[in-house]
Amino acid sequence: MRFIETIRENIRSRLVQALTLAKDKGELSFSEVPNFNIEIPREKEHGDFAANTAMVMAKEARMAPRKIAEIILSNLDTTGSYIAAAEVAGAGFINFFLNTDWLYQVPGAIHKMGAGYGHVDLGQGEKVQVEFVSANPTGLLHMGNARGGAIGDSLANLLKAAGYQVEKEFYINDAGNQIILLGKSLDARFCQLLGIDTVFPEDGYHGNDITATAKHYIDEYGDALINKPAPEREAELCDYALKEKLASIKEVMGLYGVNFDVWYSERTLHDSGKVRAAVDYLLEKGYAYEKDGAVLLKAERGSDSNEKKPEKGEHVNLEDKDDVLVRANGIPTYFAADIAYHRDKFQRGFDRVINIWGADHHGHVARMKRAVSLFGYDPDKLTVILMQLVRLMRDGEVVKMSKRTGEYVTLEELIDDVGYDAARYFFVMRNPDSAMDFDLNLAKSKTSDNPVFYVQYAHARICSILRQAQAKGFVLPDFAKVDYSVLVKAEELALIHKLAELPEEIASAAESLEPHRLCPYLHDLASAFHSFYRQCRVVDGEEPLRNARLGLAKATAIAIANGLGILGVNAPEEM
RNA sequence: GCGCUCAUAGCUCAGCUGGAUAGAGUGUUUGGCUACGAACCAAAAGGUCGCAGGUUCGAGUCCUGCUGGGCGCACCA
Repeated sequence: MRFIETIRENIRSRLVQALTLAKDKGELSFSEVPNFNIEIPREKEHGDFAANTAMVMAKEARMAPRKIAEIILSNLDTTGSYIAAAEVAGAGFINFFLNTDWLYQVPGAIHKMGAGYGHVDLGQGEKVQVEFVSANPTGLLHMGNARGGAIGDSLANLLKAAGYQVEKEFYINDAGNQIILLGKSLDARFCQLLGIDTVFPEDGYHGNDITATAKHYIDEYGDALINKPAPEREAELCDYALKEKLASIKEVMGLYGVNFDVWYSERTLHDSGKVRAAVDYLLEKGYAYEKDGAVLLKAERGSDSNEKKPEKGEHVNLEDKDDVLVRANGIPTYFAADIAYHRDKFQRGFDRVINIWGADHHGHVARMKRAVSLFGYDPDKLTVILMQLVRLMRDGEVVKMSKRTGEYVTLEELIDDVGYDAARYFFVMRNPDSAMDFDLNLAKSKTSDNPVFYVQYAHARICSILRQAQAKGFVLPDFAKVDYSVLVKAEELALIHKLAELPEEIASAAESLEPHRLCPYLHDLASAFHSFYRQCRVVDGEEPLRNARLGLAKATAIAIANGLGILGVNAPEEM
């Protein structure tokens, strides 16, 4: 039930009606009804809604906006609507003031819908895939994964609430050079643990977790593997590590409240021939060509050769460069696998594919979209949300994080330090576009500065109030059927109004793929409740008012729980 | 050098497709618990929205240039 949207559309159609009437009477001249906005003004004195109709048509109508607004108003029929007054204001706005009748349906409706309140049908069952985290199984989960996990999971929840059919996917990078390197690193640790002096690979993974994995293997299978040739040892250890790493990633993601629907292995892309098939397709279509045994994807501008191999660090314009799909040694690149992966996503029937990537991959976006279009899919159906990197701060200094050096704070440690709810809320509340600093000292201090507590506190308070009411022997009525029109104080009406906005907040956040927009809303909602609570006695008082206020409080708890639920944050009954 | 991105209160950040007097939190100052949870409420102070142009009825928001951060430019992933 979109209360506000319904009223907005009602006002819109009445305005259009007024315009047409004015045109028929010859008071206004225009060819087509203009595209105008009806927005909710920031200032209360400007009414509940404001239309810019007169301003946008001033030029064509060759008339002052205020004059046009006057004409529209004189033709406006407000009978049978919630409109109590309408007036011309400012540069030519038409401001609408509603009577409060519409508010009284809201709390009852919320009780009727319960956990479904706030949900809208924007997506109409459209199939969407959200792929996120997709952390390399060569190390532990870090802050970047934490940010991606919070954003991705909330986005998936948000889209579900907005009527989309959503699948959450984790892409397992279990192939390629890094996996070979993982094997070498493991083998070196394995040998070292068995007392054999071994040189650790220069670019190897230095993390303690790699040593731990090697040790686990020895604990489980002994040292027999040492007699096998190195490549065999590396492969065996690598398989073992992948299994262990993946189990650990799943476990920590679970602790973080993120449960993926699909874990998609890069290896299966290669083994099933999908990578080869994608490359062959591009060759057949003439989008790619062979050179010295390698396969290259032609650059967008159509250059068909790469005479000069760019050296590392040399500055090359990406658009002019042909991308390598298969190396001269016959091994496909990450890019080729990723192309095949995205082709596969669309072949699986998703109407829309959303990826959440770290900003360090932004150079990859344009060519991936192009690749999608080469396979005949609409590149606009692929959306890549880039999130800027997380900088970890300790004692005012940046903590360098690197899998290479093995020095980083893990997601698991973070959850231990700051708690599940704070971690989730902290990461999702920020716009992905901006780089964020995560202050470890602040996080570890466990102060209640975190805004998530403010919202949760409101929920816990309401639960407490309801417990109080029952303890005092009041029988709670069916809140869906209570008469809420006894609520007339400003704080009560403001709270109901805020409650009515939830569906719009979900709709607009889903439309722009920005779950973080729910955070300021939830804060405002909690604030409206706290003000109401300060001003109005809830539990005592006379029967009709008491039930209405209890129902209003409970409706607020429902809305908060639904909103927090989308963000993956708990709504505690006590805290 | 080319490209992406960011710049809003002392600090951390919102600001929805351009709308009227730019908002929260935190910090500072000041009031409020012998009534339902003070992890709360009420109020004050705090701004040339990085700089300069442009587009129009109207710009924090769109365009151009500049300054300053972050990131990317491999037969790595």
